[in-house]
Amino acid sequence: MPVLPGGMRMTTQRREVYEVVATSCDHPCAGMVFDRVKKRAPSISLATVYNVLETLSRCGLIKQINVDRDATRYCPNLEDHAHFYCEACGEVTDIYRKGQGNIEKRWELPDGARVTAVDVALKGRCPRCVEKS
Amino acid sequence: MPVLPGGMRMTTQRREVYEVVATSCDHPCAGMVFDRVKKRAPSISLATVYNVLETLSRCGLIKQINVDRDATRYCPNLEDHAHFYCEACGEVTDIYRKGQGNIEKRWELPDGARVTAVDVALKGRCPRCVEKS
DNA sequence: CTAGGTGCAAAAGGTTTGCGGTTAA
DNA sequence: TTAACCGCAAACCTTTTGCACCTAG
Repeated sequence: MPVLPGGMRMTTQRREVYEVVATSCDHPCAGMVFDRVKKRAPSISLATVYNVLETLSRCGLIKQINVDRDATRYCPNLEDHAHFYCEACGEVTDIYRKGQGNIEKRWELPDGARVTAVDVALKGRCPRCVEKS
Repeated sequence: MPVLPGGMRMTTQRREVYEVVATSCDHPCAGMVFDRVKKRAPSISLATVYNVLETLSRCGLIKQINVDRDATRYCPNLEDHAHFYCEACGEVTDIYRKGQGNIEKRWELPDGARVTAVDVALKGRCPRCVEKS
């Protein structure tokens, strides 16, 4: 696990939560992380999982993904990317940009605005769900 | 107010809620819509406001805006656009793309995926809040 | 007349918080 | 040693739902 900013303690709970998110390829939500961590650290509480996920996000070790009103999901991929969300099965896939250039340069922003983050989510049906229908 | 799909009734509540969203330039959330509608139709309930906002969204008369976990906000602008969200004051501004072309064509999608919607949100500080700091 | 809509209150679902006890450094 | 952290339960906030009453068409 990467290092935490100075002053912040490394704890079993933080290590285990990070480990679960880092090794999950399905962008789990807090409840799913809780279920998985419990197998290795049965005494952990859901509140702690929420707190740790928030902490890890603020430290930049993981990212939060919000799609509509669904439960927040967590992503260990720190590269610049976006997400494709299947509205049929709920699967979230990391997607990358073709070509280069700042996304925010392609939008007419209010004069003087400062951009600090860009959230892009494409929604639709994943190949499996397209197949089924 | 535009027409509702066949079979759907026009009611005072639906008309008033639509009117409020259509004439609001600040992308109000359900609670704000409720407060504003109450001035003209004091007996309306918050649950009805939620139900009507959902109905109008499903009919394509308004759009829902979700930024992180904040309360859903509503937008009467049906043109193809995105939103700029000021993390300091919470203001949401409609923004438009420079140039043309499908956004989804610029991403490496899973093979066979079908895209039905694209959500883009830029976050940062609006000109007023940049000025202050 | 009657299917669909509304108002109310209660519940759901996700997330945060207060507090007393625990632990990493 | 002690400030930071954890577990628990309770609170919070937004949104949804069940049900009796109402009303547009």
